[in-house]
Amino acid sequence: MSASSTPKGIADLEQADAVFGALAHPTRRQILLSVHYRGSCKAGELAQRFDCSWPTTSRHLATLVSAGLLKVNRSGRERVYSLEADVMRDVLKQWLDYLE
Amino acid sequence: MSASSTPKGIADLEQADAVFGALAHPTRRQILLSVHYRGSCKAGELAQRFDCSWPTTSRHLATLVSAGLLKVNRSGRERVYSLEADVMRDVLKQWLDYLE
DNA sequence: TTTATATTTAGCAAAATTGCTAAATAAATC
DNA sequence: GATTTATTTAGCAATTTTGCTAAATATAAA
Repeated sequence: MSASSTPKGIADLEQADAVFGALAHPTRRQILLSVHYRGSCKAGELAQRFDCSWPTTSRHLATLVSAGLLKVNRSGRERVYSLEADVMRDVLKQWLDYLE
Repeated sequence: MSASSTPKGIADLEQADAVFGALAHPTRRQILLSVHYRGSCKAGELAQRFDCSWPTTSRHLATLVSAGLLKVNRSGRERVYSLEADVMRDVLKQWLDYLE
């Protein structure tokens, strides 16, 4: 609202951009389903489950977090990822609403 | 179902891939909204509305058609694009269902 | 049948994405 | 404190995507 903050319309566009960009990769969609199905997942569990290298999975995770689709909690040396379902729901529902 | 056709599960994955891939670009999302808002659009109307070159817009249109999100009808030398809302609705709704 | 119009296709350069290995970080264990 | 374990970050090559201009195609108009 203030002069220095991003206006809401722009913020929405940027969020849509981040979310749809994140959803564009099949491995990232699989990660989301995997995390959702289990409630939460450690990075290592995910890295094992997918056939790309651990660093590659790690970057997919970072993309998903940065899009607001996953959140991460550190627990000792492990990182536990869980779904931010609301963000995805909001963006997809808004898009569906456009089509009504 | 037959040995030579693509099994349904795989077809769904490929459709999700095409649709989410198509939705990943902001210009393509704008095109979809533009077409939806007007009911249908000639290629030239769209090419004028966006700030990229006509051939670039044309390729975005081809991507959207190939993902099943737009359909095209030729009318003389013009091509008229309109929305295939069902495909998008199906894919997005299925994705939302996964999150319930 | 020549010319103008609407649109796509070809072909290429620039940018972004993906995926890898190797190195770094940071917490746990010995 | 040294070492192992969990994970990310760095850096680079391969691939894909995007966007451009120029050329091709196909219909309409003159």
